Amino acid sequence: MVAPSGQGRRLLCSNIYLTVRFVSLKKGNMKPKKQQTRRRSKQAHEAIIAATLELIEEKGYLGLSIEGIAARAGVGKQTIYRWWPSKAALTIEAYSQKVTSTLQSPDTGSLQLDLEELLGTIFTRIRIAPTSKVMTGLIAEAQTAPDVGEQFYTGFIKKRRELLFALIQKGINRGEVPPDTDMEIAADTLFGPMWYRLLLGHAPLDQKFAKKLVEQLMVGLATRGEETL
Amino acid sequence: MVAPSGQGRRLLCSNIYLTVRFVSLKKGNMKPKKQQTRRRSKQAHEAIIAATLELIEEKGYLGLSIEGIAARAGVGKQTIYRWWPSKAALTIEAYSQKVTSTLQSPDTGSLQLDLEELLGTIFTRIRIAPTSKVMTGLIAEAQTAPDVGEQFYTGFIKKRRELLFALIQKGINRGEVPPDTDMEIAADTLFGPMWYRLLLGHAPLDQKFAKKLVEQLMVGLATRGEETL
Amino acid sequence: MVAPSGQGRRLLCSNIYLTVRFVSLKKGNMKPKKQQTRRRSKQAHEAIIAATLELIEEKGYLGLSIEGIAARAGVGKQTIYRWWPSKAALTIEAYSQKVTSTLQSPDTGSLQLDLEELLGTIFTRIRIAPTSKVMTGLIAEAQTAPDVGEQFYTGFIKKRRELLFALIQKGINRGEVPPDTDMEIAADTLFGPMWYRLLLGHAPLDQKFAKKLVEQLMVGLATRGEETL
Amino acid sequence: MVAPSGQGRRLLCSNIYLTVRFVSLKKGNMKPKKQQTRRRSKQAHEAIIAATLELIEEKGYLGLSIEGIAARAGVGKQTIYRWWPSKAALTIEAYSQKVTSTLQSPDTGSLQLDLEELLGTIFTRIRIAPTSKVMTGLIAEAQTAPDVGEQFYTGFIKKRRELLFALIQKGINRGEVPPDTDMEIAADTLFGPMWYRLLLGHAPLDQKFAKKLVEQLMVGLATRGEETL
DNA sequence: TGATAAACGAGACGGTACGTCCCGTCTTGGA
DNA sequence: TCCAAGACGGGACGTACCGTCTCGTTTATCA
Repeated sequence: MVAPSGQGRRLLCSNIYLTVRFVSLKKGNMKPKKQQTRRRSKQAHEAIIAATLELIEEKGYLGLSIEGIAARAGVGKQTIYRWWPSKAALTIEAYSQKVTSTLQSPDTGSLQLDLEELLGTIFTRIRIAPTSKVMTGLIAEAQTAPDVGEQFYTGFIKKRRELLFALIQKGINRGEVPPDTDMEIAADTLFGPMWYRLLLGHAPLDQKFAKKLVEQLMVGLATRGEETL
Repeated sequence: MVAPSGQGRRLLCSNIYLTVRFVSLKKGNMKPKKQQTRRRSKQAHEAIIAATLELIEEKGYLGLSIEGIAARAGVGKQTIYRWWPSKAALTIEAYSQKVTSTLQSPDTGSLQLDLEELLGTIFTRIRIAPTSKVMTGLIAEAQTAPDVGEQFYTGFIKKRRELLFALIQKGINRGEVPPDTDMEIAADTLFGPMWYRLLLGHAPLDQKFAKKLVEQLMVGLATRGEETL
Repeated sequence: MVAPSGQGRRLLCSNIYLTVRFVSLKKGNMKPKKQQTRRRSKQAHEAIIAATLELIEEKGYLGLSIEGIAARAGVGKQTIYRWWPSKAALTIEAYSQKVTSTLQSPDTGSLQLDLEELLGTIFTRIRIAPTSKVMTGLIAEAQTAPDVGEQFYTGFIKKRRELLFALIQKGINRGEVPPDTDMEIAADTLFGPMWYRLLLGHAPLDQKFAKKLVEQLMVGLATRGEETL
Repeated sequence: MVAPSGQGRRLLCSNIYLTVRFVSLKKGNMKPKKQQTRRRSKQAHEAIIAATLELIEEKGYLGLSIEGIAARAGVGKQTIYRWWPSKAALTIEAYSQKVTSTLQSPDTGSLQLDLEELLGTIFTRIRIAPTSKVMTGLIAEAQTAPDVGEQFYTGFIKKRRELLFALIQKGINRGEVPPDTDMEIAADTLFGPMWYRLLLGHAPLDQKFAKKLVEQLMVGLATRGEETL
């Protein structure tokens, strides 16, 4: 019978509790070992994330303020500043939790269909009301604060690109596209127009557009091999 | 002894200043005649535009403030608010004057080469230091203020797209691409990846990239015609 | 014939307007003359002073905060910071308006009685609830901020001392005390014990104490003359 | 069956800690019987007092903060709050240790000379840089927190007054002043002006001033007796 | 002499207020 | 009528401390 968690093992012997803690015996044991102190409060953390999402929904990313989040979460401002350097970083965490996690890799057996499905899903998700504004707000801030850019890239962009790379790799394995396909450019070709339309709003992010982009890419990739001859 | 400044003549007569203003004597003189009043000051206008450009250069678009512009230009804040609805509008005017005006249409005789030259030139210009940040700042604000979006589109985006359309049209006329080519999608395919790289900075906006994009587009367009058969 | 200020006189002489402005001729006349701009708002000023007095009454000097005053007065914080460097300065203005203005010089014909009356009145006023705490609060801040000290001295202390000096001078004129009386020390001898009791609260500020202090001072002054012999 | 947290026995078995906790079985089992445990740390106490004195020297009483003291002393904030109710109490302890202890009673054989020496010594000590500010800071806080007032009075004021009383008593015994001399008022007359000048800084706390005050007091006391006749 | 509970260092927490920066509007007097 | 100057009510910034509250880790009694 083993008790879980933190403190060691707890064994119930009739009416006596034994808390057994194994102390490591290694030589390097005696090092100064920075003292353990009070840990980050999970409650506060969650309340802050929740308040952030709520307020973005209500007022948009631009209307977001640390002060407002603190008030809504019932938290001191310092508690926010302690853990996040900026409202951008906070937003990224709040959103990456919410948005990207559930994105799945399609598997139709055909690269073209896979790509269409992936792009279609992403289009559908990203054009939902507050999301698009959050994205553009973050992008704008990323221009000024380089760390925001990095976090945004790793939090949102990278995952999508890697999903894409995996699909293309499968296509290469199946012989649908040449093995020396430049995946980076492929990604830019598919996602670039998406952001472009999202940001400028001059044309819709619909399934038709997704299909067109994929089609054009596929032709480009296929032909590229021949041209090299 | 003549007092300097302003309008009319100032004469010092012992201890009395007389400001004498000669009123034009022409025929229509005395009638009610809606009074002509002071017009927009060209000086102020120019000082404001200049200060805006300077401050963007110094502090970036995000660090820009109406208050700062007014102070730098030696102008009252009201004078700015009188003529521009927002710092975005002001920035757009300041930049469109500076950036787009000089963009020229290439004419090599070949659509592919034309496109490569056009895209290359645009890449070169847009990646210069403050410009890219201005663009992304404006894009971000455009998400919140719809009028900014419109002005940005007509001020910066539209011209480039129209230049592109003209080139493609020439290509169609020459028979290089099918006559039913979807130019909108072509534009999104070329400019989208540019903005994408510009905003995220994950890869450079170089000539090689321009060439690749054009190549892919050309293949796509060419093949599309065949497919329809 | 005096012209009303501002615009000067305008005379229509057939078709010529003459704007005649009378200018004073004193030597320093030609200086650049800083442009007139929007003046301090009397309303805001008064609201701030009133709010300060209210809040001191409610929460004491220590409980006073710029933020609170601004909120109560319905005024931006900046408006306060624009005109007063600290809550001490603000308090001094608010109180000096309220407290010192009405203090009158007694005139009984006898220095001893005059002094008793003056000191008695001051005692009565200063021991009223919030006043004493305001005074001590200001004194404490004066130790850190030298300008507060100066303002406090000129706003509160000086006037009382000067009243005292005037009374003593009349006593000298009447021959009640020697003409070379050291008034500074006399003032310290009367007011010092007052502040001491006020601040420490170990004994009351009553009429009996006032009488004692005056009595002792009078004897000291009288005898001093003789001793010198 | 849940074990109550917190108590139990800890046994070190080679490299294993066993915390064995007996769960009470009988009703009136382990009577309350407060166990003696770890006492106040002398080290921490001293470090805190030292840090307090240092920081007062550096930043003045107003610039003092519990947080700062804790950091400087290398001590947790709680350790300070455990032993002192406020920074005032802490300061009083720190200073009373440093200041008052060494004050000695003069004994010249003459009351007047004794008083001059006592007052002169006190003047010299109290006008040293941070001390005066500490005193006024404490006085100010005393107005708000009554316990601070008491502590301040017993810690600083009382001792000096008692020294004075003892000297006067000796003077009475020697017949230098009448036996019904009001010592309280005498103390207020000597120390009041001192605090007054200290707090307002309008005149120096020098030996001349001490001499004057004593002189005046002596005359006042002497004459008072006669007047009563 | 060994366990144990209070004291300890560290510092996170919900708060209050600070003094600053700008916002967009309003007011003044000069041109 | 426009302009510069800048005061105004307001909102948010990021910082400094407040006094309370966990965390494990000592360490001084007393069983």
